[in-house]
This record gives sequence, structure tokens and C-alpha cells, in this order.
Amino acid sequence: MESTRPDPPTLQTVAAAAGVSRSTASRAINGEPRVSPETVEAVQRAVRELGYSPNPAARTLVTRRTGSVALVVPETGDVLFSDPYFATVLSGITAGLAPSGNQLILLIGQHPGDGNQMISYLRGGHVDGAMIISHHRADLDADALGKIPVPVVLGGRPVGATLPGMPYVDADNAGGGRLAAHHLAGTGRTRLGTITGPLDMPAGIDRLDGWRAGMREHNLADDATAGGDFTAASGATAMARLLDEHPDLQGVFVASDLMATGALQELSGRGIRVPDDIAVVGFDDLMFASTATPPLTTIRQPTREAGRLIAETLLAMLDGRTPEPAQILPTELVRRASA
Amino acid sequence: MESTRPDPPTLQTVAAAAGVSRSTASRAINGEPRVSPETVEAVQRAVRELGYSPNPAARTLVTRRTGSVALVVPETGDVLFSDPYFATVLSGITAGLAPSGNQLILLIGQHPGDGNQMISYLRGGHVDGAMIISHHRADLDADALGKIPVPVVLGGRPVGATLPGMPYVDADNAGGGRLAAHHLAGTGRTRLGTITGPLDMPAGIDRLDGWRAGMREHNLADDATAGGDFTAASGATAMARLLDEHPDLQGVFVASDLMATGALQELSGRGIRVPDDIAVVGFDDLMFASTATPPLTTIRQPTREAGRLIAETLLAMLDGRTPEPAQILPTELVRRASA
DNA sequence: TTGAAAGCGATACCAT
DNA sequence: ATGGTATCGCTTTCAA
Repeated sequence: MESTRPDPPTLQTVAAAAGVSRSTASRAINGEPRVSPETVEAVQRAVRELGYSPNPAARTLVTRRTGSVALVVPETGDVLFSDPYFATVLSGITAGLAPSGNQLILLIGQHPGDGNQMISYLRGGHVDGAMIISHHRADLDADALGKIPVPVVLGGRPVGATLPGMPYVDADNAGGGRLAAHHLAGTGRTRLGTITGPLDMPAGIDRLDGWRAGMREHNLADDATAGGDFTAASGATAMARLLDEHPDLQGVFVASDLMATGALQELSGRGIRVPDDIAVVGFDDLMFASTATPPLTTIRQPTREAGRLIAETLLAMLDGRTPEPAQILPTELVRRASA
Repeated sequence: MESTRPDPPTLQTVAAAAGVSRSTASRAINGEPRVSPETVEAVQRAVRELGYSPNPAARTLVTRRTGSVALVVPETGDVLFSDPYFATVLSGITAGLAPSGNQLILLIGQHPGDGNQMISYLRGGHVDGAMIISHHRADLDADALGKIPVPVVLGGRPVGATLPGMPYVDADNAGGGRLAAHHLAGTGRTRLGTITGPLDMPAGIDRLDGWRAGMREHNLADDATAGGDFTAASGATAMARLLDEHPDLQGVFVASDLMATGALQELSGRGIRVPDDIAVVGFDDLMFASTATPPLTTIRQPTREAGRLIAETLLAMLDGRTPEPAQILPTELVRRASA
């Protein structure tokens, strides 16, 4: 005795139940204008009673719209998920997408080099558009990107030349770096250094550039730098190196809050007081910045807003509109205890 | 002068280029056995040269397989993303899904009560299966869940009766609560309390139950409790209440690391030393547990493993296999400085 | 306003 | 091993 599930109702079933043709039923369901009110009513009742729901594959086959967009993260899962930045962007993206009813398909690089495989997915007609965030130089080359046949929005300035027709949304990273320099210099400290992000990522490059510009404006040397990779562990390591090489350091700008927590640990481990001995400024202002010890003075970037804007920009393109090629979101200093 | 994109090649195009029929081309592409090697070769070359990629909608229409599964999170985006638990589970899920080639569709509740809308999506034939995590009692009722026509795996024990045919994966929350009780009692402290999670969630309920069982085994009173909702802020508030009501408190089990960071802040704000004055045990052992001040002694649950297991269980069901109705993952005590 | 019929691009059954 | 053909469920001209 097999309990066999009955086939789900099709448009045909609905049409029959409502006493109309498939064409008319389809029009009624899709809210087209030229359908008589009583017909609409009859069809809607049939839909309700039968529990009908249109077969998305069949619909896509003819309309050539899938109703879903991809979020591409060409980053190994492990790296990605340890960074709360991603969760926050994602939150903004889902919020931005929600009103449109589009579904979000997550494409996450498992192994470095998966990039091209993802691109072939995007070329396959599975989605109407795509958003790409957190891209390293190595992960996608402009040629491959150019072949994607659907609208694409980039989260973060692309490395190298701007991709034609591929708008991006980013925070004013350089501006934020300058803010940090101004703030630290403004406290009267003169021996200042920075812990940078990866210098193959625009976020890493631009924050450093801004910092250097700010230092120059204050006639301060910008030679004290150490590189990290946006993880907490790398922040601790870099802090150690900086301290060893520049024992007279008075303040440090750390290019992400996550690295800053690592740096704070290293400082506290050495018995160095923050901000009394060394002042620390972070970047991001994600959740845990305010709960660090001491609470972190940092450069806030509107991460969630960026996510929302990325989604909205894609929706605009799906709608046939042409967005600004670059949308840069402002950063601001948030004063807490660490500097 | 419109730059019009040429229509993508279809199976027809490929077949013509290879000098075979559509049927044969289809077989060659899908690696079916009864195709001559030279035909396979010819088709593959045509595919390559034309840059052909099968239309997924057309394929789904006939095979009734979408190649994608949904991850349902009936939780408001904001709540969700502030909890690193989610990111870690997601990491495990994507890893578990990867070998299968299935794509992940993210369904996130924007507004409380979106639950049923999500369920109608699952009924619509968009996905081959679904995983549901972090569910509150209110969000989904058993009736609605039962109507989902595809395999479903639950992340976390369902509230109330087990859903028939709907397996779940969970950590041994009760066991973890007992571990915490044993550890704190084992240090000789006798005035112990707990900060619970939401008591409409199994994770909240079970950890409390385990804690109480452990306390009884040590003949200790289990009356000192305060409720939180798994956020850091709620941890601080609950800690304050506990301190006010039980000034003689010597140790506390906090049902999540995130709440524990809030509790630590409250304690440090009052000048109470950890663990000297009050010992603290958390739950989760997510990334930041080890970087808290002091580093948190906590009950580790294998979060990423759980994610992977959820995905693998779903894949097994898609394969026609019948999984264990409940898979419970062990928890363990991780000793650090706070207790 | 409605209906009939022609696709959309694949798979799968049935012959050969 | 290969080809012809029906079919999946829907949208969209085209006529009426």
C-alpha cells in the first residue's frame, strides 16, 4: 500500500475548475488588465481551493526570468565566515532584495580558484543578475566577468580598471584612513603607525592610501606599517612586529576591527595600556567594536547600507535603468575609549 | 545601432553542429552509457565551440529536479545576523552541500510571521529540499510543515512533538548544561546561577534542563536564574538582575557565548573579578570565546559539523535514503580562564 | 474579453 | 547506438 502523492494542480486544472481557458486563467493569475472581474474571481477561487501554485520552471522557460539573483563570494568559506563584515552585508542585501520578491542564491567559493566555475554558473541562465563581493585580484579576471550575460553589481571597488557596465558600491575607504590619521594626530601623538589589510584588495590599498595622505598633511612620517589579512590573528602578529620595530610607537590605525581586537590582545599581553601608552583606532564599527576592552574608537563604514544599496542597484539594472558607475558611501569617526 | 546579444545556443544548435539528433546530443551531454565514443567526442567539441550550457528551466521542467535546496531561517534578519552561530552553521552547510553541486537558496524572514509565506515558496516547486534552522515556536506550525512536498531537515530539535518524517540535527544541549553544572560545582563553589536563552526555543529549554539536572546531582539549589534572548545586551541585563537578586553568587552558567560577553562586561563594570569573585561558563565556543577578557571557559558544540550534517542528511533524503530521525552531536567543556 | 494554438528547450519513450 | 516524437506547464501572439 504505497501512499502516493497526487500530482500538483496545473494551470489546466485551474482553468477547468473555473470554466475558462488556460489563456484566460493565466491572465487572471498574472493580473493582466483585460479580464472581466467575475472571471478573475472565479479563477482566484479555483486557485485557492486547489492550492495551485505556478510551476516556476515552466514560467521561466517562456518568460526568461528566473526571479532569483546570485550573491557571489569568491572566498573560501572558512575565511569568509570568520568575518562578521560578511554577515552584515548579507543582512543589508536581503533587506534590499525583499520588496522585489527575488530570491537569493548563495555562491560561495569552496576552494580557491573556484571563480571561473561560478562564472559559468552565472552564464548558464540560472539567475537574472548577480552581486559579487569580497573579491581578490586573483579570483576573477575582467575577461571572464565581461562574459556574464546578466547585470552584475560589485561590492567594493574592482582592482585595476573599472569594468564597463559593471557598477560598484563601496565605502570611502581612503577618506576613512585620513580620518584615522587626523584623529590620532589631533591628540598630539606624533609617532604613529598602521596595520594594513591585504594589499591585493582595494579595501586594504585604499585605507592605507588615505592614512598616508593624512599623515603627510600633518607632516608626520608614515613609515611604520605592518601588513595583516583582516583576521584577528594577523592583527596580533602585525602589532607585535610594529612594537618590535618601533618601540616608541604612540598610536596605531588598524584597518579592521577584527584585526584591532587581535592588536588589543597583543598590547594587553605586553602590559601596554590603551589608550594611555598607545592609542588604537579601528575600522568597520561592527557589533563587537563597542564591546572590546577598551571599547574601540573606530571608523564606521555603513556596511548594512552598502548591502542594501548593492541589492537596490541590481534591481534597478534588472528594471532596465542605468545606475551610477560608482557609489561611494561616507565613513565617520566613532569616538570610544581606545583613542 | 543597438548592440544586440545573440541568442544562446540550444541543444538543437549543438546537435546540428555535431551532425547528430537532439536525442543523441542530450545523451552525450548527460553521460549516458549507450553512446559511441566518437559521437561523444563530436558533441563535446560542439558544446565547447558554441559555449553551450543547458537551459536549466527546460531541464527542470521535464526532470522535475531543480538542483537547488533552500535554507530557511524564520528569524528577522537583524536578530539573525548579529549571531555568529548562524555564520558558522552556514559555513558547514555550504561545505556539506558542495560535493553534490546543489545550489543554496537563502530564505530569510524579514518580518516576524513571514513563516507561512516561506512555506508556500517551498510548496511551489522551486527547490528539491529544505533545511530549517533557528526556529521559534511561533514561526511554523506542524500542520504547515507537514504540507511541504519536499524533504526537510531541521537544524535543532523541534518544539513539541517530533514531526513525522522530518529528521533533525542538534547538539546535546542538555548534556552541555550538565557539564557546566559539574564543572562549576567541581570548583567547590556552591552558590551558582544561570542565564538562560529564550525558553520558547529548544536550545534555551534543554540547556536549562541539563543545568538543573546537574545541580540536583550535586544537591545544589537551582533557583538563581535570569532569562536572556541570546544577544549580548540581554546577557548584561540578566547578569545585573542575577547579581541584584543573589549578591552571594559565586558562579554562573550563561547559555551562549554572546550573552556571556555581555555578562562579562556587566561584571567588569561592577568591579567584580572573573573568575576570582564569580566564575563564568559560556556555551558555543564560537570564535570570540577565546578572545574575550578573560578568555571564556565554555561548552563547545560542534556548530560547523552540525551544519555539514544537516546538509548531508538532506542530500541522503534526496537520494531516497531514510535518515535517523534525530542526530545528536556531543558537547564538551573547554577550559580557559573564566572558570 | 476570451480561446486556440504555437512555442520555450530540454528529456525520455519507442522504434529502428 | 541513434532518431523521431510526445511531453513537461506555462506565456503569448493571433483571431474572433
